[in-house]
Amino acid sequence: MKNIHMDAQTIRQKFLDFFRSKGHNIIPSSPMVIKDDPSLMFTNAGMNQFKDIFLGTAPFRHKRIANSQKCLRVSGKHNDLEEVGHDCYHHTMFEMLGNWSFGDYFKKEAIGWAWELLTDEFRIPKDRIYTTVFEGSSEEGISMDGEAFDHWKQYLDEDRILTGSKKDNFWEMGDTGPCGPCSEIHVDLRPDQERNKVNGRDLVNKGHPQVIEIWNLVFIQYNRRISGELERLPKKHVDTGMGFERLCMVLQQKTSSYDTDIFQPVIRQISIMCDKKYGDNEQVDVAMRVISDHLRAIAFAVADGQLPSNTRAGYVIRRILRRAVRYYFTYLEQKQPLIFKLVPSLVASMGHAFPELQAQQQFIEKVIREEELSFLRTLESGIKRLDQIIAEAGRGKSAMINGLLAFELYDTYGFPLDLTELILKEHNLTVNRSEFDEGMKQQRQRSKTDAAVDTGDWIMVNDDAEGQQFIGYDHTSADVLITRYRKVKSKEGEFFHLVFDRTPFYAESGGQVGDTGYIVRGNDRISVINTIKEHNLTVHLTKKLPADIAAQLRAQVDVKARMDTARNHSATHLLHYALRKVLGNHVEQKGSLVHPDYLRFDFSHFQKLGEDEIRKVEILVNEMIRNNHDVHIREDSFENARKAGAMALFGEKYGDRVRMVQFGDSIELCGGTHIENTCQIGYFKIISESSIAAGIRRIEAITGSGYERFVEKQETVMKELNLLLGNPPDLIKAVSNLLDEKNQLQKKITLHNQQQINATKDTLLRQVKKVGDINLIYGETPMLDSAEAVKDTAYQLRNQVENLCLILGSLINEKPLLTIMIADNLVKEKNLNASDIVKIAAKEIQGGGGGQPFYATAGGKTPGGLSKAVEKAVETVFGKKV
RNA sequence: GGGGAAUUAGCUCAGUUGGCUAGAGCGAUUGCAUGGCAUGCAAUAGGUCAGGGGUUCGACUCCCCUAUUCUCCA
Repeated sequence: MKNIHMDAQTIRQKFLDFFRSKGHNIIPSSPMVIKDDPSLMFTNAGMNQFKDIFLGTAPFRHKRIANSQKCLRVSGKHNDLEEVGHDCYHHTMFEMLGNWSFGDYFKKEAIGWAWELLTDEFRIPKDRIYTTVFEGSSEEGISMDGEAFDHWKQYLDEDRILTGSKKDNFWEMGDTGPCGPCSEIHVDLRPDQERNKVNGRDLVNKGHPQVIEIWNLVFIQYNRRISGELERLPKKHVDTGMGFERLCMVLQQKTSSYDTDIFQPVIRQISIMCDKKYGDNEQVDVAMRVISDHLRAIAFAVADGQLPSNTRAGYVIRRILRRAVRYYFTYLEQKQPLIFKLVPSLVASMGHAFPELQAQQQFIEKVIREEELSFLRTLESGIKRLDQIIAEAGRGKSAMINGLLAFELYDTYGFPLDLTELILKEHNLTVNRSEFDEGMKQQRQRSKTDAAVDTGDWIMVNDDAEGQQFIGYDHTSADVLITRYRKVKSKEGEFFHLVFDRTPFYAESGGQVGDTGYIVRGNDRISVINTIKEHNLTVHLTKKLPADIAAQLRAQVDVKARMDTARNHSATHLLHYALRKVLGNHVEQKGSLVHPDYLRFDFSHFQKLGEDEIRKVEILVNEMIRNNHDVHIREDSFENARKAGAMALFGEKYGDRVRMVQFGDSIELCGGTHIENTCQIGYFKIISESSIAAGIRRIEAITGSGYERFVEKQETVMKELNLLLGNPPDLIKAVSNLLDEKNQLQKKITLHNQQQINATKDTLLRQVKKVGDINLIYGETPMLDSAEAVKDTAYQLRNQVENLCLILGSLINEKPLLTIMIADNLVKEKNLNASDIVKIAAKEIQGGGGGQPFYATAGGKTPGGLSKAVEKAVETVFGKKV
């Protein structure tokens, strides 16, 4: 097939230009990491950022939109992770080109434009294109999508239009939500010779690597309810997605997306670094593909603010990186961090389309390098543990290792199973897979049952035709109507989610915690425990429902908490500004928590802040507070806000209209609630500075009444200390004197104890009784007051007296203690056992004990029996009274 | 959110069913050997066994709580 060669950059641009010419608005990709949707961690399809529009919980500003969206498919319904690298077209991170219609054009235009773009603009030969339409489903009560079929018929022969089942041609977002039939476009890339042998029609959707789907046109016309039934949507939408990497592969006439100019520069660099050629050895090729793919996923995730961690989204990123490390570790024989060195190459090829990569290049490299190092360490300790297991197996002469051991290695030490198997193979060993799987199954079961959340259907109450309105910037209480509610059961208990027609409650977002407060009608008062945002809806959490669900209620925000939160939020802006002033403009916000009691701010910076830097930041912030800056809040276009110098955050989703919050020179885009003038913050104090990951520092600080409580606490400590020490003129000196004194006394006690021991030893040495060749010492130790001292005495005598048999009765804290020490040679020659003897003698003090053959102790309850116990021990040793 | 593990000398780690009053290697200090160095030999210092409770005659070891870190599942 012949067409003009285009590089990736041009292809992307042509797509966008084409749809712009068809009246579409071109918008930027939304972040890959998702923040306000509990059912999804990453953007896994182009339509994610429009989900709220499809669900009807957000308004739309444009009827036609097109963009290139960065996506990640690594978990949940779409999980391609394990495929990546082994074939030539699966990817974790990929770009999805898409055009959308919101209640505007439908099947006719969507199909017509797709055909025009592919055949006119991109010059894909028409005889290589096949399309599919939904065949219908009796189970759902839907007939075949004849509409789509008829439109296609205008462009291709009927035998090139196939019908497909629910699996391939009915698209659903999740278990519930908007859905509808879809129509796929497939391209046959095989050489003519093969095309003549087998009809391409028979290979569509059959997993053939060169007959591939490149574009899916989804016609959203239904909503799936929890009950499973479909309801027709009042407004129909178009949602299309074309895999950018696959499109490039087609247009550049490659048989693998890894051969396109998207991946080749990186693969060439890996090849140079490892001194191995791409294309010579399948395992090496797989490894290089894995690394070049995963590099993109990780770099983009980090650029969007998602750091590798051990929970949720961060954990997924960590696992992707580890998979890459694991491949170069084994197949490219590299034992040093490598992926971070590829970042410049990635930035060179994608930085212009995604400026967030370029701006944070150094930071991304640092984070990746640290992660690589940490996993290489994990591998090292895992190999150590595995060596032990191999050694034990060698003794057992079994060729199969217990699967639970391999599971332990995986579960506890993070050591991958395939690597375990590979290393074992070198020792002619295998793993019992079914045992391993069993361990895995149990682990899954445990997690699932504990994390189960049961979310009910929304129940609509009052008609919310007006949509929901947030009035919390200006009001802290309002009369509201409940528009919908549902019940949610989880391990923590049963909650209700309430949505109002308008609300003064601020939902958790942008790091600021949700408002608390109550709703009330007459005597019916219900606490609002928290407020969260879900699909653009403000959801109020309560423990019960109002008696009259449809009636008007008074909603009241906890004003004290709201004001304290506002103080901390405004202070966060000042802190951000001050950090950039003091440390430099490389400081980027990486996370933030604004709580009524304190604030937490994470930011990129490569070293610990010095005492002087912290002071400088505090001084700067407090100066701004005292300068009485009024807050200026206004809405403007994103474009204008940037021009005005507002700081926007990477990984944050901004609409066309943004809210600018300004205090003096600090301007940020922010939807949070703020105080009116900086002086309301009162005072700002940093209470801790720490590191949370490579290249990221965390500052915790307090303001206003939080600072009052802090000072109060410090004062109380000082007062009480002074009181305890009798108001000394110099508190520090007083404490240090006290410590010195304590040390001296400690030394004196040690010395005194040693003297007591020596004195005891002297007394006992005078009482040595020769019984045969045994030097018997027995008696009591009135001078010793600790078990430790008795032990010392016994051990010292052991070194001084040969053929020793020592039997001591002591009174420690009014409790009797019996000690027996027997010389090593006597233990052997005379078959004496201190442990046995002490057990017999301890009966006299109603106690028990034991120890080793040469040394044993016993404690008891009756001090009166001590002397009898000593005698009993002597009798036991010699079989008679001595 | 749930499970598993780790925390012992400056560093890397041993430490047996609870008991030989806590060990090794590297590093540090000192001395010796050598013309000097690489180095070798010897000695010494260095420990709240993460912190707090409990069980026991006796806890680095067993149990509970807390902190930090690692790891797996969701």
